[in-house]
Amino acid sequence: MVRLLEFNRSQAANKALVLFWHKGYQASSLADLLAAMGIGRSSFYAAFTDKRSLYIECLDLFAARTLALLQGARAEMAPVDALQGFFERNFTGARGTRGHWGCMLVNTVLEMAGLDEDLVARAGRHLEEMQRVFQACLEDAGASPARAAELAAMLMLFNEGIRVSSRRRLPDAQHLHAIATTFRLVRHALA
Amino acid sequence: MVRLLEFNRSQAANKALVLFWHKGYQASSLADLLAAMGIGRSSFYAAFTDKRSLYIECLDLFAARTLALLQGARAEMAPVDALQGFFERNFTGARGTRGHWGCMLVNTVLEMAGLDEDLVARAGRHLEEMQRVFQACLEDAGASPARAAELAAMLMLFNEGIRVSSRRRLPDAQHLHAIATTFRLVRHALA
DNA sequence: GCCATTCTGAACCAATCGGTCCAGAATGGC
DNA sequence: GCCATTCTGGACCGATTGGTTCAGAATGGC
Repeated sequence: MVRLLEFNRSQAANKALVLFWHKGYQASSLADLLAAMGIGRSSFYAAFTDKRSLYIECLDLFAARTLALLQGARAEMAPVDALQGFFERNFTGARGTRGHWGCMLVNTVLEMAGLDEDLVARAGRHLEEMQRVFQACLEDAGASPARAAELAAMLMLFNEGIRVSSRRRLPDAQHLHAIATTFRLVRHALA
Repeated sequence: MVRLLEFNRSQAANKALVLFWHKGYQASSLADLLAAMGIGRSSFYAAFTDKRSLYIECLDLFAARTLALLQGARAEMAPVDALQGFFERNFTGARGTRGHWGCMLVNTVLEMAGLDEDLVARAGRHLEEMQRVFQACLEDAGASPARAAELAAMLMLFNEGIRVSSRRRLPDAQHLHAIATTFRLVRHALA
């Protein structure tokens, strides 16, 4: 027989991703996950091995999508605009509360530090990949490799900071202001 | 009878603080806490009501100590040096792994977001208090209130970022470099 | 040394955790 | 319509969760 539920599987993984994203690993119980995914226990274990494996799958999925978002913007905008837009998009438009869930990679680093260093390392590698894209954008904007690397590291730190800050229920305007200030600085450093 | 274990209580709270700090709330089980504190179950509930109350006590204790550290530095150094030293001290000297536990306030915001908004708000208030001290230091250094507020917000974002970053097992030199770069910028903005 | 008070180790509790198992429903090939 | 294969609801498992209870040890006052 051909696989029946390939589509359902990825749909279920998406539901799980959303739950993991804003409740974290530990606080998302099997029961929560099953309810959100709309599947039974045995189907779950047949399709995803176990909870931790599913989390890894969701983490990688999240990273791939975030990266795709970044690369997409990079393809159609000026490099620095793409970077700034990447940060701003979480706080503008009808994105609802999604912006306030922070970044699943950052959430993972903090939740799993001291508990599961393999997960931390995996999230860390994804963050490094993002940082390399930051750097590539800055080089596109005319910065020397060394300069671009330094600014990219600064932007990653800014990213980590604003993802924490965005979970504190502060007004969006505050974050947008911080983004504007930071990018004024970045553009000045590139001029 | 006079209270017997007032000293033991605060000593036990300290042990709990350390555990909560680097393992988080959810992952610190009662059994872990009791073992770390070296007390029995009934003594625990007699002295601390319950796990969540103890966590709040530890959170407030952590905030008070961090603030005292900051104010202490402010009293004996030039204001911007005090700020810079406050960040650097986590990555220099024989502080061991403590610097890699991040900041309990930041950890709390990320772990409890979406789970216990009261705890997030409490940690947030402590962070705001820190930010006000940042601002006071910057005003001491001659910045206008508006300018100082803007820079303090930026420094808080930097703080949140570096506390995440410090849990990623990256080399200390990288953090120290980021701190140096940031404070070069701050000093430049104040000049 | 006795007693009232305070403290505590350990047994106990219901609830929940992540994970296994299997009988029976659903499915596709023929 | 029948059979082999695949899928799944729900019962079940031992372990662990945070929290309660209480008998008896430790303590201080006298």
